[in-house]
Amino acid sequence: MAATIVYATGMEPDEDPTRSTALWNDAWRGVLFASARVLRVAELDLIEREGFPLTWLDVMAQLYDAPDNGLRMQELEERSLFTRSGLTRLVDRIEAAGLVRREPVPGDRRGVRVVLTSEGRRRHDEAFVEHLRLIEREFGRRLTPDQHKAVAEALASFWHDEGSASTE
Amino acid sequence: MAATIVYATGMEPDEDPTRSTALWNDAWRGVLFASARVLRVAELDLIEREGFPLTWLDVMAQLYDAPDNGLRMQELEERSLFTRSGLTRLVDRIEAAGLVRREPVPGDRRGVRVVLTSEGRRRHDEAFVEHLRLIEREFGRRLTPDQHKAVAEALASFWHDEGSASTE
DNA sequence: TAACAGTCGCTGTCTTGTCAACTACTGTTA
DNA sequence: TAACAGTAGTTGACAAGACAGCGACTGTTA
Repeated sequence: MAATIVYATGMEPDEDPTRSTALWNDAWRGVLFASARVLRVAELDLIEREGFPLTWLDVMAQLYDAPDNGLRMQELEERSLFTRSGLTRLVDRIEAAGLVRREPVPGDRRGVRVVLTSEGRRRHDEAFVEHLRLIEREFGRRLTPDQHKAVAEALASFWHDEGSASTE
Repeated sequence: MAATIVYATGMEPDEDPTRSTALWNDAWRGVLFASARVLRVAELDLIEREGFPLTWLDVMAQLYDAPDNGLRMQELEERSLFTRSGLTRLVDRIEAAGLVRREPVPGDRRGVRVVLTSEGRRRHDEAFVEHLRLIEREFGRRLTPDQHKAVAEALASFWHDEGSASTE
């Protein structure tokens, strides 16, 4: 969450013809800005309200959705955009805050199972509800039902077919 | 570029009714995934091809678009999502690579003007063309013209009205 | 023209994440 | 059952930003 605006300068459409005036330009710019803007607000809101960043909520939500509220590090890695070592550190912090706990995996002494504590579940519920409310306010309300439908359909392929994006 | 999936778990629509089954859910998920996916690919591609990250291209593109290819630190800050100190360091690195140069501002000895070097302009042009090509391949081609139009219209407000997002 | 609040950019220090290398364990092969 | 390639997770060293506070300069006020 830092830069990556590039095309999204303050320029008006067709201002500089050597710049991307392409068909997709405005759509891409919209996607870029919408996600950056909403995420930035969501991050600030969560930190202010709960005292932890979106990355924590992300991990906790993954655990919440998992059977018995637990996952192995490896599974957590697959479900997130973190590297293994990044996750180790992230889980360290959440664990230090008491929202998550590491347990041995029965039958595989190499493994670690990360489990949501009861306090973790409580904080998750609280945070998640508020978070959804915020996304609704910052994103949901700004589009009409028809627009939601159109955007959802147009962009569905980005989360449906896992690997197809970077073919070639 | 790390986490923030949360709702975007591998769950099917309506799988868990306590989870956001709201109207905006799929649209937001699409926006989130599209930007994360495309940006990740773009970052890797740029580093492999040019040896520098998107943040550099971002700064260089801002300078490219500016009069005489130069901007003050302050102006650069306004046009990006960086903090002042973050920019100082970022410009340090780009300058060390010879793509950008710091100059005094005539008439204000506090100020610094950051200018694209000729090498910087050359690398920018090269990188930018390839970057656009990539965005087209990873994003542009995956939508029909009608879909581009619909997405662009639905999300236009996120980059049009600067401050209105978090009015609450 | 002296005082002083405001602006400009940089620096010290901390946080967060990555990469590469490491230890511990597993399961297959001989 | 010894050897050994593969897997799980952690650790050390480093990169990149954020924040708070600094020194240098500006421009207005008295």
